[in-house]
Amino acid sequence: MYEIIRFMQTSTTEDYLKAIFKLSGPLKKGVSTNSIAEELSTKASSVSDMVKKLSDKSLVHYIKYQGSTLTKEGEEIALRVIRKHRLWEVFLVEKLEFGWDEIHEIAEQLEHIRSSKLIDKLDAHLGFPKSDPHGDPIPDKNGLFPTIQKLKLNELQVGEKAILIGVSEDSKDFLSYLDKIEMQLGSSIQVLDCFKFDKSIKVRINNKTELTFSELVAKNLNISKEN
Amino acid sequence: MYEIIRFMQTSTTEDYLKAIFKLSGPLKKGVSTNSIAEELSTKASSVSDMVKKLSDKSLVHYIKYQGSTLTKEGEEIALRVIRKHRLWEVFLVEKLEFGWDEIHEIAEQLEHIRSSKLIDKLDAHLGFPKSDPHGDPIPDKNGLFPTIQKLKLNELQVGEKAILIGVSEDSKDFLSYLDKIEMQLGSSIQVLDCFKFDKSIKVRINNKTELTFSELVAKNLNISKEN
DNA sequence: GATTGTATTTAGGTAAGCCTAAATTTTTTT
DNA sequence: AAAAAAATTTAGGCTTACCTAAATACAATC
Repeated sequence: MYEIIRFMQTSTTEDYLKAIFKLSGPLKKGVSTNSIAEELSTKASSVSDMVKKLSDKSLVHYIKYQGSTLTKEGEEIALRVIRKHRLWEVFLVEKLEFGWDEIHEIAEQLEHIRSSKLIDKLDAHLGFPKSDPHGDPIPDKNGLFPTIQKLKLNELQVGEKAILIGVSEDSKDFLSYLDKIEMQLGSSIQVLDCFKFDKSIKVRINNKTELTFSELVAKNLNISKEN
Repeated sequence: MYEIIRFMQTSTTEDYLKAIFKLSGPLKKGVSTNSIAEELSTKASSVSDMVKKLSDKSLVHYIKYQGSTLTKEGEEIALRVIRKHRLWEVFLVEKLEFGWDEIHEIAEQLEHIRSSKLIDKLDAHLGFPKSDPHGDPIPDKNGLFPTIQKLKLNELQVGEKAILIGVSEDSKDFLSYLDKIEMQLGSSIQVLDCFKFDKSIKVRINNKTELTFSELVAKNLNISKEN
């Protein structure tokens, strides 16, 4: 019982840890108080308060005027929240047929549901997906990211083949365009040609349709190389 | 925007309204401060505080020393929460294969997720169930309870499906028999066949086990038709 | 009708997280 | 290196929802 209480976090705490994880980036740089405030739509003074408390709980390493980083324990919690968020996003799109643009806000709530059994069962129910509808990788039970290299379509060479795993831009217009050309998550894309003058690329989709993407479109398509 | 904020409730508020709804019973009797405190595992003084605030928000009708009842608006919110709770319970059992005894605590959290679109899509995904795994009816979008007709198992036709909502006989022997065959309140029962010579019936339980009930057993099982 | 016991409310306090305004530290500019 | 600007922290308050202890109202008994 003592253990359970010790590890139980408020959803605000989880939001802070997630924000710091996100802002630290892959190099785990110290995160400024202001940037956390902006990320969470709150004030710097509130963040100052809070990181001090998180520091007392050994979730954040914080030195006055020098920013914050996560401790090992803080990072573990952040990764669990991210895992939950992304699995729920998969659920919302795959099972409840939500659009990619509608899921974030709901997943922000669902990510705080506390039950490791629930999340493992959800994972199984979804077939242990490796990435969410935006193409972002889903950490496993132990907080390890699957080694999916997330690429943009414009980073592929002519001749290479890949699978659509997400989009960076999710405006209505863009999504309905994808819908029209019958591109879904999992669609295969082969690069047939690349036009240097405007960096547009010619592709074949699902081994059927051939068409041309502008650089802007290509940049918004997250793909994973087929192998 | 003003409207949205006006109708948004904290999860504590929702817990109080749900508790008062439950304790009022079908006759909508006034609910004592002490009983609310017990239901919510809190202290009477906290409840006094809170019902006063809920009264200010026109969610509860409260007169000092005379208990609390829900206003129309309060009841609407309570019914929405109950709807969400019960739909999530169905989800947990039907889709994630939780046992009926594990779901309450998780549903207590899920019931506070705010998104009417989510709950309607969940409802559709589950096939618009009329009752939860405990046999309790699920209010529809407008807060109306479906009129579930209570039947005995021996009144079903071959092919029909139902949910166990109670027993007529509750001897130790009978209950431990039910336990042994893994029948609980909320278990689903499908009638596969009926043998005229002794009126025994062959059934499938929880979409898994097949077995045969004598007429005596069937008569003691109260069920509600699934539709 | 006075007394006792129970239910309920009030009074005063706490913790979490937020806020504004003022003070302080760091960084940038001159 | 000093002054100005920006970032950060501190101080003092607010709200929600909880608590304990004390006061009050209601109900039951004699």
